[in-house]
Amino acid sequence: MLTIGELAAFVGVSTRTVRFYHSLGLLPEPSRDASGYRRYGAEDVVRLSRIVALASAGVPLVRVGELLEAGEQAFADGVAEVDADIRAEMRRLKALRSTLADLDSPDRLALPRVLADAIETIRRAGAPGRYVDLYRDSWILAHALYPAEVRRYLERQSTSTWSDPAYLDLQVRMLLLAEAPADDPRVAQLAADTLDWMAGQEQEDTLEDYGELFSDERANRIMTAQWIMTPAWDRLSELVLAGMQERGLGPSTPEDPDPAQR
Amino acid sequence: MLTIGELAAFVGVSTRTVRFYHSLGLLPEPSRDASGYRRYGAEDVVRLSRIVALASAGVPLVRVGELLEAGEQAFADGVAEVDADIRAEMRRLKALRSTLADLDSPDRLALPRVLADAIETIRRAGAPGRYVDLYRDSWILAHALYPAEVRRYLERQSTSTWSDPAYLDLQVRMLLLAEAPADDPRVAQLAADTLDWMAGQEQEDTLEDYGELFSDERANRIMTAQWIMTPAWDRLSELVLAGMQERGLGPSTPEDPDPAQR
DNA sequence: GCTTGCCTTGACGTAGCGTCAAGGTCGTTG
DNA sequence: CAACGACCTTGACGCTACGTCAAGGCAAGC
Repeated sequence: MLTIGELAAFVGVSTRTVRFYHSLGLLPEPSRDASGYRRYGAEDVVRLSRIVALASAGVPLVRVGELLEAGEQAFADGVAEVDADIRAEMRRLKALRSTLADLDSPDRLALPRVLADAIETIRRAGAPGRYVDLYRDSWILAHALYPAEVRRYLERQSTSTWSDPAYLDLQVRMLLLAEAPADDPRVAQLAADTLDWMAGQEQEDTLEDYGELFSDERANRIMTAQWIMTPAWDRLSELVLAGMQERGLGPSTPEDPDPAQR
Repeated sequence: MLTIGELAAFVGVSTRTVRFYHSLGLLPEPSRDASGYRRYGAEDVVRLSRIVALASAGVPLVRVGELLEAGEQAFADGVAEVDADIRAEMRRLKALRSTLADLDSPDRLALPRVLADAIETIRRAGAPGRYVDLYRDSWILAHALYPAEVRRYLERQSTSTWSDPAYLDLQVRMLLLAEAPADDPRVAQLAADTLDWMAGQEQEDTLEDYGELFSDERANRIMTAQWIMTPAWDRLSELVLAGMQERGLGPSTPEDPDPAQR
């Protein structure tokens, strides 16, 4: 017969744990020897092994008790359920590992992949870091508030826009003009190129989607609270808006049409 | 800017959790709006996402705080460590699944596979269940007390003995004689066959190993406390012992030589 | 005989939140 | 404009599954 320490060591738990299971009624109190020590038999080894296996699978102890008292069929069903939970947990851990791999990158951590990739490209193309950060932050807030909408928006145009080098180049040039004066000749040039790019786009609902997404009053406050307007961008915005109306492009709403300029 | 509920929903935790992280200093208290509500920015989204990822990987929150305050290199090292822990956890879960599969079988749960298989064979061959159970229980106790020794003993002779159909057949016949009278002719026959089988064995250290394993005083008390001697087995034991000395077989110690007869 | 280690019961401590309680506020709806 | 439900605030207590002393008795080896 085994002492509590020998039993505990064999199944890989502490003596405190065994006594705790006694107090819960999970494991019956065994008989005592002359000096009052608990003495365990093979049956206890088996029962404790079962408890420990289930507990280490994360099954709440109350549930473990239920399972051990249940009939053969109910027990088997319960164990099958536990097994399914473990498989789910393994999938969760697998997904978690890929999240951990992105833990040092704020973009990948809080944004859909398409956007994170686009922002990284923009950053690497030489756009000023401080403004790229602000740009990213506004997207993070938008995504946090309207995950479904942002995702839907991105899905519809991921290939046409956010991975289009031409579009990303326009963004970079815009960000580079952050601290330029409003009458910098590059502003006018960028406005013209932006309009050209828009004209080349097949689907004009791109802009409408954007308008729909940010027609919300609160969303606008969020974006503008993060985003800073500079003289050059104000001018750029004016020029693009004017050009669009001239060419009959863009949304019918009076919303600011160019994502690049929020 | 986000309210606490919006923030919590986005990263997939409760508002209570966010406030708890504030109280631990993991996430800085953000500024409040006019009515005293907390308002969160993109930075908070990123930081909370990091905390939640690490916490859901099982990292203690104190350690999470250390990691977030640490330098880039220390952070990367810490995350790598966490990743290794996750891989270890996945291996643990995989092993646990196979344990769960054996949860309904006391033998496989508490005994090395070789023994469990042998006992199952013996049981299926028609040995009386009650005595097979006692037989198994004594092995479980022995294994619980001396896991390393039992394992070593089994490794040395697993192929030669415990998977030898002839040996297992002797065990079955022995168990079938549990309630037979001492002068049952099958007892003498079994003794003779047992001696023949022993003579056919190449390595006689099989028996010596067994003697070594159970030369311990306490071990003997354990085995005999579980195991019940019947008239037929007493007689069988006598016959085999006498035969062995006659043929000069077995261990030199005065130990009971046949595992089947404990 | 003395030390070292295991056993006994009992009580308090811990992590990571969940869950009221008792209010104030926001946004929509009648 | 009043009311309603859904949010926000702080505070405090509860929960699970044990860990960790505390204070003492017993066992086994030198």
